[in-house]
Amino acid sequence: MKRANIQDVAKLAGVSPSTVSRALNGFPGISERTRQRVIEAAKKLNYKPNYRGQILTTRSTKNIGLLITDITNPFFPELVRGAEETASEYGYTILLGNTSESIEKETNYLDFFSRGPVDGVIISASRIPNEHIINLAEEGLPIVVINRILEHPKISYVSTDMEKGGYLATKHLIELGHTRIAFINGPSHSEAAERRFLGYKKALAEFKIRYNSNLVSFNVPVAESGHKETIRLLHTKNPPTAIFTYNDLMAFGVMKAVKDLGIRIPDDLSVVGFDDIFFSSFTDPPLTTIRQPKEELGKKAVELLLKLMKEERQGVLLEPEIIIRNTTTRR
Amino acid sequence: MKRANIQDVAKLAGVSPSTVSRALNGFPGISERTRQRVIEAAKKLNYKPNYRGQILTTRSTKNIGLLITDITNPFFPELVRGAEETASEYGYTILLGNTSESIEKETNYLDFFSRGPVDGVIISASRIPNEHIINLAEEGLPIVVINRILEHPKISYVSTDMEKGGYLATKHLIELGHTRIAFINGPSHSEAAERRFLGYKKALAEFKIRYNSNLVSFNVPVAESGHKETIRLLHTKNPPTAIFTYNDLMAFGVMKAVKDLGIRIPDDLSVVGFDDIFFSSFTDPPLTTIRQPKEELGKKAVELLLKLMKEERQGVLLEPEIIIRNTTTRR
DNA sequence: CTGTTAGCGCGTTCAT
DNA sequence: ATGAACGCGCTAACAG
Repeated sequence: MKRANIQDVAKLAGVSPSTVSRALNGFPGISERTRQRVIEAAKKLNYKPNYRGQILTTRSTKNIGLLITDITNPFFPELVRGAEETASEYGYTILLGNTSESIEKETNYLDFFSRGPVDGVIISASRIPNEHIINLAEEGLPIVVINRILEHPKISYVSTDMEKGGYLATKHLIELGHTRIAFINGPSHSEAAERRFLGYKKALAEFKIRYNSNLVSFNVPVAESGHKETIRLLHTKNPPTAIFTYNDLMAFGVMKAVKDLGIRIPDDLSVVGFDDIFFSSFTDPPLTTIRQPKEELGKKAVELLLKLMKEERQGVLLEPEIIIRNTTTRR
Repeated sequence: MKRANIQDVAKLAGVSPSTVSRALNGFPGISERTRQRVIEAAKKLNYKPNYRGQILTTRSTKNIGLLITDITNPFFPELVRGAEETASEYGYTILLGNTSESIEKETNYLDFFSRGPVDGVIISASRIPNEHIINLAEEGLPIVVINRILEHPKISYVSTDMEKGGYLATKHLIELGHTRIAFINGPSHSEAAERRFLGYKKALAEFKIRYNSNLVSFNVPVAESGHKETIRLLHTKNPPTAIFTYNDLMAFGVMKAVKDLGIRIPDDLSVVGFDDIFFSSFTDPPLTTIRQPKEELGKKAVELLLKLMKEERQGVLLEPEIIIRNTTTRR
């Protein structure tokens, strides 16, 4: 049994295809009687308007492309959910691209998205160069970037205020009496890492603590890096009394290393993470961290994209928040 | 500057649209010279075939719909990644539907998917009734279900062998000398919960331990349930010496409750989870659990779907594996 | 209020 | 080897 199309319904209801379209899409200027007749015929044939024909004429897919680097990175699921729920409220569906940190896949996805399967794109991936994004935007594809501050008349962005996040973490440690504060940072090519670093230095300067480059390193943002770097730091002649990490995963690595070394947290060493992923409240002890409003980032990105489709461009910065748990204490 | 279409390229290259199509899609029966001319013209105009027109004629979207309940449930990201990577290998893109456990959203997504935006659907969501899935399959939509054993000539499935998982966990505890083994199970309406329960009882029977219904409960599968249920269990007159939970999240809840009560794991109480999510190796102590091959489930589902599109139907069961860490010990 | 016509952008005949 | 004509399924514009 073949799927019924608009013509089949038209024939059965004894009207023309356009009348069927009008009836089913709730347009005015049609008698209630024929509308009912059409609806009945449609139901009888189990008719569903074909998406492929529909998007060709209406020029809208009601889809949004969402590009992320890695869904198994616990930062993303909440972001995706925020985006998905908001999109769904407005009748849109999310088309998810997981790029596995591969710049080639990112490019492929973007080219695919630019060929028409979506009405707009949200990018929360770090490798793709701004120029490429700008090119596509100038070709007419609505684009919103997440956690990247990109000032361009055709592009909107929403980002956590990373600098403020770095500042908050460092200031918290300083106020607890720490002065030797290590920063196990993320990749040096990342804008987020750079901005958090700025905040770190700003807090140091504000409290007149001399910046010491030996306490700062740039790393792949995984737990293992936190582990390795902690062991190195704690074996220097003048080890830090506090460690601030680029993300929570790396803080877990720190905590694991410390446990191996028989050092106690927070008594011997204070630790502050970044992101506040779900599991951070379950560690032992629970992790003090800087919360990114992840769900809000996804939600806001969708809203900005919808606005951008109506030519309203905007850039917004979201506030991070320090979540004080039990990995930090007075020196 | 408007986006170029096939006609623009044809005009610039001085040929007809059909020749452009042939040239760009690598068809034979065209002179190398004109092919080059077309390719050049296309490049000059930055031509990309329009997806919306393309799918209408080719009748293939190269998209796969993937329906899951909640991306923030740590079980799903790895599954999604497995699916995404495999799909991408075959030139397909994943269209993700996150249903937030809402049956209405599941239905909406499925109806949407059945209208043509995808070539097939993978369902890893528990609320939707089998009948609805069967209806869509019989209308011609290729469907693969995950973790649901659905025998139907038009539907393929891939599932972890849940019964074996429940059996493995229980047997492990029995062999450590435990006889009062509680099972904090998931929702009673879930097929997965039911099958794990079967395995639990099978192990008990095999070792001639009397089944005690007071030690079994059905719960919403979140950490909080594990917490609450543990407190209840430990306050009974004859408390269990071991607890098996429906998933790792619930095991975390158990561990938290136990810590609050001043009881030690594994010395006073053994705990086994289910899933082996990423964080389970980071808990204190690291969690003993039953591993589901999550990435493999996603990968296999895509492969099955591709086969199903060629009319090859199949059902496959994947082996769970017990991961023994430090929350279980001899009684 | 309703039907006819045209066109979205492509791939695919069928001629030549 | 190439071009003309057609159709995928739908909605929008125009007539009546």
